Amino acid sequence: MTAATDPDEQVAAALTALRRRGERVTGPRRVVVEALACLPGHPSAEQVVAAVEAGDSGVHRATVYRVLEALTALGVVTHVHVGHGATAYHLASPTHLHAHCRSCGRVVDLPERLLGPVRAELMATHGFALDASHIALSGRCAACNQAGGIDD
Amino acid sequence: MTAATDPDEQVAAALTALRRRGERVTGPRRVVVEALACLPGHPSAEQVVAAVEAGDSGVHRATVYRVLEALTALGVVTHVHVGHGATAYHLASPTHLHAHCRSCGRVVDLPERLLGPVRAELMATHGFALDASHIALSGRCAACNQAGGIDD
DNA sequence: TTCTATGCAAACGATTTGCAGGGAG
DNA sequence: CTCCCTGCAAATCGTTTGCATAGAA
Repeated sequence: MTAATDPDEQVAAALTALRRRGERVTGPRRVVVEALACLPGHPSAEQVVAAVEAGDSGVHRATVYRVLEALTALGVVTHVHVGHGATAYHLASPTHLHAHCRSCGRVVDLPERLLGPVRAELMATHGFALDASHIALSGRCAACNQAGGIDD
Repeated sequence: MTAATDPDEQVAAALTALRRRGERVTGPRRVVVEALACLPGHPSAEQVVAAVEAGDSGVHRATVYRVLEALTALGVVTHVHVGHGATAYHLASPTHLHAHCRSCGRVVDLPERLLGPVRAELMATHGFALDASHIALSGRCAACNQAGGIDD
């Protein structure tokens, strides 16, 4: 369910998008994009840092944060706020929603249309423009729901 | 829209709930509960700290955090995760949803039923138990939507 | 060459923790 | 009287910033 494209393709697309906007394609940026393409699911900044430091590219912590910020501003990267947890990043892809299990911490992707009616109603009743993909819904996934336990 | 009850009543109810559960009602706890009852909207821990320090009760920062945590565990206090911003606290009241304007930062309350259908669908399709009130939906309120500007 | 991005280290804000004393029940 | 709660100070966590330099275009 995580974007059907393969990693290399995603990286190429992201870098191309960068160039098209007249942005510099540097080593660190490439490294971060590759990390995002390869890491499963929705990694936190810290996880990206870890992945980057694993490959001995010499890219610094602070740079990872700056790159994530820059790429987000450029629309190449998207981030989701995950309740109690750290912000999650991923390469921009067809918009989708996120749900976060407060027990196991996993983030699952959901089709955007799920909140379509809610967006419409919010706009009609409050003039509130909902950005549904920017935050993750909270709850417990099927597995954890059954297993019991508590968190968050 | 913030619970129709008056502050004193809310405080009394909260403290009673504490006692009923065999929990201690201490000075600091009272102070924090009063702050929550009086502060408008959905204050952050930091705002509660500020309010508490304003009244010269001598209650310490760390204590405010610990009290908020304890009362949350007891169900007397509820917190909402607000995207980019700090966690927001309020005295437990009939469940409702929250939406956060990423431009002006205001948190608005919404009726719980808004996400009823979504909860049902999530449960049916993914077995995911949605806790709709635990995170704030993100977007831009009517005013900011019109005024322009960007954030988050 | 020009100007932005990077590395490094230090600053930072928010939240948490260890410890010993104080107050609630 | 017994424990839990609290104050204090210091530690921790995640993230950001100032500055001089390296590197992309």
